[in-house]
Amino acid sequence: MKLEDTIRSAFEKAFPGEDFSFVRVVPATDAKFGDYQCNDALKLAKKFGMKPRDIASKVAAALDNECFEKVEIAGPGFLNLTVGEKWLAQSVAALDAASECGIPQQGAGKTVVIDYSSPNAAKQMHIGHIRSTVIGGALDRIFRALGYNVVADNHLGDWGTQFGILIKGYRECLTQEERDNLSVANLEKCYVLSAAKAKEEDGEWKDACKAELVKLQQGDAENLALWKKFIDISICEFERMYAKLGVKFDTYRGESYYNAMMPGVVEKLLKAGLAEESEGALVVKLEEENLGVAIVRKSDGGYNYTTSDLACVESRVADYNPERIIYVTDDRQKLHFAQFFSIAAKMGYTVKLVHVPFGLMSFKGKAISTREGNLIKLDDLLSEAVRRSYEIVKERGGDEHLAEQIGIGAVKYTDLSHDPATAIDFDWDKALALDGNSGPYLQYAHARVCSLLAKAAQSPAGSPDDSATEAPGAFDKRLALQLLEFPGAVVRAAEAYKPSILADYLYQTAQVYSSFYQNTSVLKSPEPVRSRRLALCALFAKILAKGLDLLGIEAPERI
RNA sequence: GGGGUUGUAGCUCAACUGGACAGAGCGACGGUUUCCUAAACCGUAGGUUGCGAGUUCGAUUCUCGCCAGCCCCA
Repeated sequence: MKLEDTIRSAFEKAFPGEDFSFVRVVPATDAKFGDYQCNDALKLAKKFGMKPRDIASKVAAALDNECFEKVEIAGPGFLNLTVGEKWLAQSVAALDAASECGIPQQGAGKTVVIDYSSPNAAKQMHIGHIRSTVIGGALDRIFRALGYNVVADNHLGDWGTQFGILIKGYRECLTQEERDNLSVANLEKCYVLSAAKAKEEDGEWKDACKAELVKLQQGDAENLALWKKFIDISICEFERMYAKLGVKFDTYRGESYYNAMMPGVVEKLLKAGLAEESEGALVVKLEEENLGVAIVRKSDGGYNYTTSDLACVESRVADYNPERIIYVTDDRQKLHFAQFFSIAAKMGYTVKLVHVPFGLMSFKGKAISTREGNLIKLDDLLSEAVRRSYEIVKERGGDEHLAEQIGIGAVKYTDLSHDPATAIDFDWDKALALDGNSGPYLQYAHARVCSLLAKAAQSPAGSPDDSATEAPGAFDKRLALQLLEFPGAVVRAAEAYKPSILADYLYQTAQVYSSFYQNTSVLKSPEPVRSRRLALCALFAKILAKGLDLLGIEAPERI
């Protein structure tokens, strides 16, 4: 029986007829208090008109003591719980036997669309794209592990004025050879050249770009083919990055995918009486909710993000009927999402819409932009990460592949270990840290336990020793308790949309294991201690590998 | 001007959503390899949680007011 259920039923027995679903059992804040604690007797004092300590003792008296070795009431009314050896052994065995490392399949039968990464086509990805890609990728894996049917959708920036500039630039600023071997780098180059010319005084170039754009929008076959070519090349290049980062999308539905739906959306808004005319534009007023005014059609007839995002919801609901849609974007777009979520709700969409905003990445305190000249390409970052880790790996006889696993794991972990809301100022040394709270620390712990398990398989156990049947030591118990928290950490990470919660759990767990490893001997212990410890080690290895997998970080068996 | 967000050790961040003495990493200082991988482990130092009120048994967390930074909107 789960600990929380045990406590809840004790509450129910002590105070029949009340709802105790809010009651929580959490790990003790300090080992000296026991293993777990429940603080909820304190919350009931006012409601029941009783002293919190009296409530706690009533609950303690009603407690089915099978799980516990000790139950104490401390301080103002904390219920301190120390679990028994038998309960712990059974719980560890149950976790070991559970599928998916005990992660509850609470998403079974539900679909969730996760919209992440979403770079602009015809531009190279840079370090600013890491966050959405890596955080979104981790949420993707976490929700899948919880049993959800996940649709990972890459909402590419694949439409807009830049394509007029690009088409003109492609025709006039590139050599034939560059056109034949078109790459995103070439596209970027011709965009820069063309955009610069568009700023010239006479405006001739600018007009030409605009003409190309209009032709594209009207479906001109030649321009459409070029546009398609640009998109294909971009996706191909992005996928090269995604492969390195261990991210995979189910669909690439960019902005262009929703073009045809826009007039229909506006019509719906008008019909529903949500939109109104204002200075030639069509707007939805949300001032009552303190969300200002959202423009759904500009005075020149063009649409903007609010409209295309509404079209996107319509499309996703029709195609997938998702329980929720999660958007992973930077936090500058908070107002936009609040506006469009509000409008969607008013239009009658019941799908849960969630914005997961993350802090923008800066470099030396400045926003990342071409203008600042601090734009570090994602490809370069990853190469540098691999290069740096190879320097260290090769001394231990590791190869290029291992260097890749470690270097890229380090970059991803640095990002994932921070709360998404935190703005990160990019720093080479921090992003590529290989010690302390880092990806390699976790990988190292994993490699060590794997090596230990491999050795255990080769070396037979020693003879049983009667003197070794004493209770597990403090390190064993600490590790066991820590491992039991894994499913809960995954659930919490999903509920808060913060992979950092899982990252933090894994780091703590690796710390507990490292301490255990250092302070106890496993292989040389007499039976049955040896077997018991090996089982703990095996479970640790399994959980750490699973947890790293959910973060999209590889767990090599040797380092 | 309006709104949002952040402020925690020298630095970078946690703190399971209101719980016990605010914890880690880096950096500093000191210790541990005839022993399962030292990318590790153990210890010491380091704090008025931006400031000031309030709510209550209890506040880093909730409310209000200032201060500072960043972002968004007209």
